[in-house]
Amino acid sequence: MARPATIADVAARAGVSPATVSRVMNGTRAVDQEMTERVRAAAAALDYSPSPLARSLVLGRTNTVAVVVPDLGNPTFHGVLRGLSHAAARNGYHVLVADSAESVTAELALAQQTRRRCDGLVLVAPRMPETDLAQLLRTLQPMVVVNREPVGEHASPVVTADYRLGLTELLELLYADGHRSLAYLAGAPQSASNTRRLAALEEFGATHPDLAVEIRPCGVNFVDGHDAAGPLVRSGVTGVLAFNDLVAMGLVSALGEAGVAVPAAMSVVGFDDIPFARYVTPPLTTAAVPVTELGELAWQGMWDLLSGGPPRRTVVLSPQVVRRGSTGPAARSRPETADGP
Amino acid sequence: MARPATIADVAARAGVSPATVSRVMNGTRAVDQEMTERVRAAAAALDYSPSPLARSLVLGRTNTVAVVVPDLGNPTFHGVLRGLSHAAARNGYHVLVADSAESVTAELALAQQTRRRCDGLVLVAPRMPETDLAQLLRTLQPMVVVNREPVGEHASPVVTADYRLGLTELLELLYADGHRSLAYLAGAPQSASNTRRLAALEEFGATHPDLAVEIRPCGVNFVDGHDAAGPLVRSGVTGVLAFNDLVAMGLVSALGEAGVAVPAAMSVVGFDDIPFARYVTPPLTTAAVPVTELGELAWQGMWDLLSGGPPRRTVVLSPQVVRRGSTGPAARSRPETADGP
DNA sequence: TTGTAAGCGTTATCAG
DNA sequence: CTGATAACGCTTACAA
Repeated sequence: MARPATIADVAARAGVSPATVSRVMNGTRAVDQEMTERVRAAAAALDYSPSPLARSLVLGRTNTVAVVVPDLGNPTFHGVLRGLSHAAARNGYHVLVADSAESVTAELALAQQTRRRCDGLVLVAPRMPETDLAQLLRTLQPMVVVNREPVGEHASPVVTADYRLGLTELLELLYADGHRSLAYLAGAPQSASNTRRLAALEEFGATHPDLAVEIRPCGVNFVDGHDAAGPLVRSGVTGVLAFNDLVAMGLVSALGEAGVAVPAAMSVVGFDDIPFARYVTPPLTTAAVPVTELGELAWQGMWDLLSGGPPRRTVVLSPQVVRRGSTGPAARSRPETADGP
Repeated sequence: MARPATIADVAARAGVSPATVSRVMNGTRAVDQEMTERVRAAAAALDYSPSPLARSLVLGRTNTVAVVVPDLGNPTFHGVLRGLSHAAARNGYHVLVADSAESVTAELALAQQTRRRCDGLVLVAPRMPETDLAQLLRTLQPMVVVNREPVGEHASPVVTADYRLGLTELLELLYADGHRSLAYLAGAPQSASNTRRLAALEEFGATHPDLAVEIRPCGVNFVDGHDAAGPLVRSGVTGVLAFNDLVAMGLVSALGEAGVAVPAAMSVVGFDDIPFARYVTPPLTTAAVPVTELGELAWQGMWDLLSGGPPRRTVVLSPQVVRRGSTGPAARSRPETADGP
């Protein structure tokens, strides 16, 4: 309630100059033993601690980084935030978090605003237009980009998972199980990771002419997957690659309601390996994205920058395919014949 | 990269005093039309925006609140953070998030540190010792406490869910289904919400002499629930109240592996209604804690305080019992006889 | 070793 | 309506 003690208060009580107090608090320079103790005592008595604000202003350093994510509700960003927050704390840094609430238009301004209160910015913005991103990259350094690779030259470390590789390995898994007719449930078209997945699809298709993969616009949430079930069953595919685990779980759930057995009649794979993927029924086959590690590496990149460290580098983490119960050998007959004679 | 423009730069370019620039930027006072435009032009040309740091120092206000949570990985705190972050943003406030990584010892220092960079503190610390909490309440105002009710006098709004009521209603649900022999899987003994649940147990037991509830130390995670299955089956109870959904899901999973049918042989209820509770098999009967709303209300309380507003108040949200597939009528025979003749 | 004073970038007071 | 000037609380030359 009472106004916090200032350096002047401590100085007065200890009978020394503010400069001396500062030197004692920071161990900047040697200070006479007896004076040091007087200052310590005074500081303790007044419950003094230096104002981070004032320090930041004069030092030009806040010991805080901004993290901008599209949606705090998404387990992926959530994991990144956690990894980052822990790693930053280990270096004495604080985290200012901003949630753009999926609003692509507000994201630019939000990033700029947030950045000004901090020493750096970690940006997770899978759907931000490339030109906006380029602008931020030019003006908001030091900056680290997570989960997308900006085009063109820039000075920022990039930390991302290899979505293309992940999807390729899922395709291989399904292909090896005999699936030759698949569907891909696409996420947001502009999203970076969706683009990478599509690239994987194209490449894999080119080298496997006997495989048919139809691409269906879908979404990123449970309900999107749920709603996709009907058309999918009618389409006669034997396996589905969902954009992410949420979509996959929605789909599996809807298939269950429709009496389509997973994986007997239809195989389903997700992406991300969110914490609950292993607990649904059947447990989800998916490509695990190491989100916590992503966050830790993002901090690592930021820390390098802040310490005026080594040249930028790009870190690409490989998703780990984990085979669980939602996939199996391709069904002999088409799913819609399940209720046939 | 270049040093950001300062108010002095803008003033020089526009041929006015810094004070005038400040007035234009803040609309604090009427400024001559022509001057205003000159300032605007200069500011735009130099890409100037006022330093939040300097403003904070002179205004004594950072437009930032600190949120301390025990674990960003927990869906509950996660939801609170999301609700809070959105609500704060609507009032132009930023959120500094600190994760104490479950370390009860570090929590006190963390809260103090974090608080100093902000205008207020939202504390989610279910296991912090009461004396520490009291100290923070005394020294770190304005402050809002989430999900526990501090003892004694204090000036802080409290926002919490009624864990006692929630568990009582779950008990009623099971009792109405004929269960007379139950087990409660306890969470962290020191935790505030665990204490409230125990109170519910005691009260309900007093008014229902024909009901037996055994209390078993357990934990708060999936594995804890999983590990609890064995002893539980042998104990012969017909229903289990898990500390939370995670524990319940672990238990259900282990019961499935052990061939104990849920809910036919054993009913299980969770607590919280985390996003995936409805998607597991069988879907979990649980008491839904409105976490997002908790976060929003926490901000509301903080905002009141920051605006020098009305007297403190305590908000208690009622969990909503949602009946799903993991509960049913009490089994006639004891579970361990499931494999009997 | 210690103190004095300037300055970090802004806003608010107070004359003009 | 505008411009000096003094804070805000701290660190850091520079001087003693």
